[in-house]
Amino acid sequence: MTTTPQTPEPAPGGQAPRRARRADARRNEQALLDAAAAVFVTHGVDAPVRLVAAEAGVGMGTIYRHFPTRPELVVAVYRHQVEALAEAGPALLAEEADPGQALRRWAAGFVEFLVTKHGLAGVLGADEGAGALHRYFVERLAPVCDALLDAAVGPLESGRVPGVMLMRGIGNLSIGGRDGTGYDAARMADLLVSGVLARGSARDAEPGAEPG
Amino acid sequence: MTTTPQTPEPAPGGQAPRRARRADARRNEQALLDAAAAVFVTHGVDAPVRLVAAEAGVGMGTIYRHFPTRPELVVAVYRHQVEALAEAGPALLAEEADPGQALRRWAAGFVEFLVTKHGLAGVLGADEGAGALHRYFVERLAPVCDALLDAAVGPLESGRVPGVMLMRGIGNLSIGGRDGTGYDAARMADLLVSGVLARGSARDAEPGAEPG
DNA sequence: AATCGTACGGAGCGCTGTTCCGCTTAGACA
DNA sequence: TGTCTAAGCGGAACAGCGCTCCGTACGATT
Repeated sequence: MTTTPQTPEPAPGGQAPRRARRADARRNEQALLDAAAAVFVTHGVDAPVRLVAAEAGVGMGTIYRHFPTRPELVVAVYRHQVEALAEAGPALLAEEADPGQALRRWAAGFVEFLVTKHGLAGVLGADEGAGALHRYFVERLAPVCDALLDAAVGPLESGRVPGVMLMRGIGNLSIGGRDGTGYDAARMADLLVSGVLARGSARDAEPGAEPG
Repeated sequence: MTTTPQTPEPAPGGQAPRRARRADARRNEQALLDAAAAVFVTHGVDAPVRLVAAEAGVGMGTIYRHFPTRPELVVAVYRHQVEALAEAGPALLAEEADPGQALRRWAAGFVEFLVTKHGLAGVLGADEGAGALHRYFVERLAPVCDALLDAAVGPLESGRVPGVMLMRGIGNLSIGGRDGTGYDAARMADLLVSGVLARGSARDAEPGAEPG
């Protein structure tokens, strides 16, 4: 469970690879990712940064140079799982006759991912300030979700809900999906998708007014 | 905006009202409630406790004797609004021909309440540990929600979603409902209700399997 | 007026994420 | 192989959080 793939090495960003990174730097980054993955499993995604540093056997300075902010560490740890989710979208669309069913299954996978990583959903739903994580999830997954929605309920122009918004909704629904209470995030997400499927394109909206 | 109704005075809990509370105690509790209401408006529900204490002109000890934990203060501040929501349930059921529409409107009111009190939704969705708030919301509102669901999609026995769960779902959907992003909590909640209405009783479930 | 215990104030504790800076050492070059 | 430099490291320190503790003040009762 300790191996965390991560992009192999290069991709130096801009254009001129100034100089190769030092060996210990690369070693520490990997140690950090492994440690974080392990700690997140036992203590949840909200585990203190210090704990991850200790587990990896490095100092605070080191962890913050490699991952300038907590969410960025989280993103790095789960990057390959997000990738799998992104690739699952087109795949489901191809293998499933009913695109609505494809969307259903993709949503279920998204929930499963968020819910098993205890606390991840909360991080996703956090306000824009969190930055990196939110942005990465959205940029990588939103187009996939939009494609599924296009196939299932029609183009964005017809008034259907945007993919980002559905993702955010599912993310929110997944918060606390596996605490003792009987709350079933997967079921709620599926009901939300049902709603989207049922009145996907803009028709009779009339959301109602507040009572009190 | 400074008046916070709250139960007038008595309701001493158990059975024997040992002794009347001291005048300054009652005065401070009210000051605290007013201060909290004001601070929550300007700084959101996540405002530091110290800020509320300062605004009320009392010390930390005082605030924590009256409201042993942060969520309990929040509950007290919004208690009358919760009450209004509870009373709105039966009222909507009576005035609306279609019970589904009644449920829709009640849900809209719930979202409106959670979203305008910035950060309240997050507190509601917090894990069981939060205690008081979660419990109060559930105990007071869940029966109302269940009644609406009974009328709209049938009895619990037929396999429909429990009221508590729908409330929790709506609560989660309301998180971050009014930050800059285009996320529309009210719309998502309405879609969720649509899903509940559409496949309310247990029929073809098959939520789908995870892709990755 | 004297008493007594309820209620008060706020310093302080333990926890968090994050920053800062002096020291270490990998690795290029001679 | 020795030297030198800057990339990289460790961890003390900071600010901000919820919450506790305890000596002190004062409202109510006699």
